[in-house]
Parts: sequence; structure tokens; C-alpha cells
Amino acid sequence: MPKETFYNLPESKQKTIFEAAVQEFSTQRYSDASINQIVKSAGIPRGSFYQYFNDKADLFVFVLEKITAEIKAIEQKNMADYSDCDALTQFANRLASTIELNSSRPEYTRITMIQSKESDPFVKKFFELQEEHKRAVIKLFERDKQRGLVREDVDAAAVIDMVYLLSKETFYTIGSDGNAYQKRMEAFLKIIRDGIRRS
Amino acid sequence: MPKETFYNLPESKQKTIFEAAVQEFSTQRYSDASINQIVKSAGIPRGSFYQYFNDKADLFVFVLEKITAEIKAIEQKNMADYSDCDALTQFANRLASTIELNSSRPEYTRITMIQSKESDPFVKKFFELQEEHKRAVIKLFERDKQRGLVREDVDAAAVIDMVYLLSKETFYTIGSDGNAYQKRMEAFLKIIRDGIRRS
DNA sequence: TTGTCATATGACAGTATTGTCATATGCGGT
DNA sequence: ACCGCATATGACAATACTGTCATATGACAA
Repeated sequence: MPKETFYNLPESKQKTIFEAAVQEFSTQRYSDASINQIVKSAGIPRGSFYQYFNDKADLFVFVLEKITAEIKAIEQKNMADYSDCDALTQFANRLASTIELNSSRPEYTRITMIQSKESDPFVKKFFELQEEHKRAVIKLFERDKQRGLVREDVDAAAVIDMVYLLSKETFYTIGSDGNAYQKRMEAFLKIIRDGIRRS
Repeated sequence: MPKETFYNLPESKQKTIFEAAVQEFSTQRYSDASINQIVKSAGIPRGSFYQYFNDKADLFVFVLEKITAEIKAIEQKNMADYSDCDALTQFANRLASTIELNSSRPEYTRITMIQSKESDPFVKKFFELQEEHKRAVIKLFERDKQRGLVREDVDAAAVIDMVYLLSKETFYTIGSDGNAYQKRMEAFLKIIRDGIRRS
């Protein structure tokens, strides 16, 4: 948590520091990210930084919480439009929300891409698929099975893990090009859809 | 390439240094790996290291080439037994060779796991699916289509990318537990198989 | 004007890294 | 016994990083 002094700062200065941090964390892994670089880019003295934040971890959490909040907001918004679709479509759509953010704030998604490769458990936990979310999607699969869209024997958890993993990695490698991502994921999803469909 | 002085060393000492490097690269990413740590663990003075190798990259290439050669050897051996299987089975089997190595030399697979997350392009290129391999597997898919095992409209390249990606990531997250890996990959492969099968 | 207090600042200590280099060592041949 | 050469060695320079701390600054209140 940033110190009180940070919140006492004029908002413009808060933003300058935040943006400098975003810039650094979107190009360097957490462990490689340099406070020196951030203060230089924000144009504040090194000493001041430690007046605002306890340490690098403090800043990192601050930045990531702000970003994940934005992603969640977009996800929520998109969720509504798809509430009647099959489980796979809904899940894939939720993942695609990141792509939407990519057009307005590409640095945010770059942070996701870079930091999700960090092995430090402290960083890792920000990028794990929440068990709670997973359970919700499994429920959707149950509904699909009852509807007769999906075969009874399909391992829903495996499908979810698969799609999550494919999406994350595809996004990581293809990165900025939202169209290419969508196209590739469609190819993957087609195969999976055919694999779980009731014939 | 190691310098001549390295190869002039008694083999036991060469091995000691190699093992020390394996130890370091199996626990630290390339950029974080420390020559200091390696020479300490090998029990040689820092100056000597630079007598044997030009720099860290030199050592890294040496270690990785040795390891990939071993993996390839196991792959070749396993290939033969599966030459009549369908493309997916053969490809999955080839990937599983890593698992076999895992039981005899778990450090080697740990290197694969850790270093494949490195963003440095110099490191990255060691872990890319070779285009040449990919083409070979696509040919196998063509055969499967002719045999009537696989639907004509299936995008073979997508299937390969998918399986490669899933395998790599599953191995990375599950890691040491070969059984769990196999089980998980079977769940994934079942879905894909059903997705590409000719009904 | 003076005093107080939050904040600003950059020098500093401590630590780690890589690659170089001058010198020491020891072995093989003469 | 001696010489020369390949190799062994650790001190060193250069660099980068984090977090701390004593002091400077400037705003506001009395």
C-alpha cells in the first residue's frame, strides 16, 4: 500500500509516477524492473520514491491492482451480452476482454504478458485462474450438457484449463496483433468445440 | 564454444564445471544466473572460468547443446516404436520424451522449464518448435487424412501448435510429476482427438 | 518574524554483477 | 638444474541496484 504522502500528492504527479511504473513494468520483469529507471522516467528524486512507497513490491501491487480492476470492469461489461451462449464461447469471450483493453492501453496488456512469465510466487499469484471463476464456468458446462450441446463424458475442468492456457500463451506469443490472436484462437476453439460436441 | 583450455582439462574437472553450470541454470534464469555462483559451486577460481569460456553465453550454449543432444537421442529411439501410429500420438510421444529424461536427469528438464520462460531472444531460440519438425508432422496428418482417420478440413498446423503449446505449458506447471503430466495431457489429447476425428 | 512540521533531496553504505589483467605456479622438455 | 610456456589465481575496475538517512526546503500557523 502506498504511503499517505503519495495520496497527498497532486493527482497529476501521482499519475506521472504511475505511468512511469507502468512503462517500466511493461518492459521489464518484476525482478529486473529498476526503481532507478522509474524515478528517472518520472522525473522525481530517488529519495522521494521511498517517501511514497515502501519498496518495489509496494509499487508493483499498486500498479497491478489498478490494472486488474480495469480488466475486471471490461469483463463484467462483456459478460452480460453473452449470458445465453455456450460455456466455451462465454469463457473465451471473457479472456478476449484483455484484447479489448489492448487497443486502449497496450502497456497494460504488455505488463500482463511480461509479468506472467515471472517465476517469483509473489508475482505469479496475480495471474492464476481463480478457482472461483473456474467453478462458475464448470457450472455453465453442466448447463450445456443438460441442453444437449456437450457430451456427458466431457471433462469440463480440462477444457477450461486448456482454453485458459492456450489463450494466455497465444496472447503472449502473438501479442499486440489482436486480429491474429482472434484468428488463431478461433482455429483452436473450432477443434475443441468439435471435440466436445454431442454428435 | 569453450576454449581449447577447457578441453585440455581432465574430464572429471570438465564434468564438475558442467554440473555446476547445470545446477545454476536449472534454478536461475539465464539473465539471473551468476558466474560467481557457478565457480563457487565448481570450486574453481573466477579467473579460471574465463580461461575456459568466453563468457556466460558461451557456457550456456555449451550446456544447452549437450542437453538437447540427449533429448534428441531419446526422441529418435522412441520414434521407431511409434512409426505406424497416427500423427497426434507420434507427436505427443515425441514431446513425452522429455518426461523420460526427467527420471534420469531431472535437472535437465528443470533447465528446459526455467529457461524457456526467458525473454532474451538468444535464449528463446533454443525452445522454438523447429519448422522442419512441424512440416514432418503435417505430412503425418496428411497420411491420417488419406487413411480416413482425420477429417479433411482439419487445420493440421493449428493442431500441432496447440499440442506443442499445451505440452510445454503443462510440463512447466506440473513439472516434476511425470504421472500427473501424462494424465493431464491425456485429458487434453482426448478432446483434441475427438475434435479432429472423422465421425 | 519565527517556529514547526511534512516533504524533498541526493549522498551514502552495502551488495552484487561481469570481464580483465598482472602475477604466481607448476609441469615438460632440455 | 633450469627454462619457457600454458595455465591458475584473486585483486581490480566498472557498473548497477536497493533502501536509508541526515539535511534542505518551503508552506502554514502563531
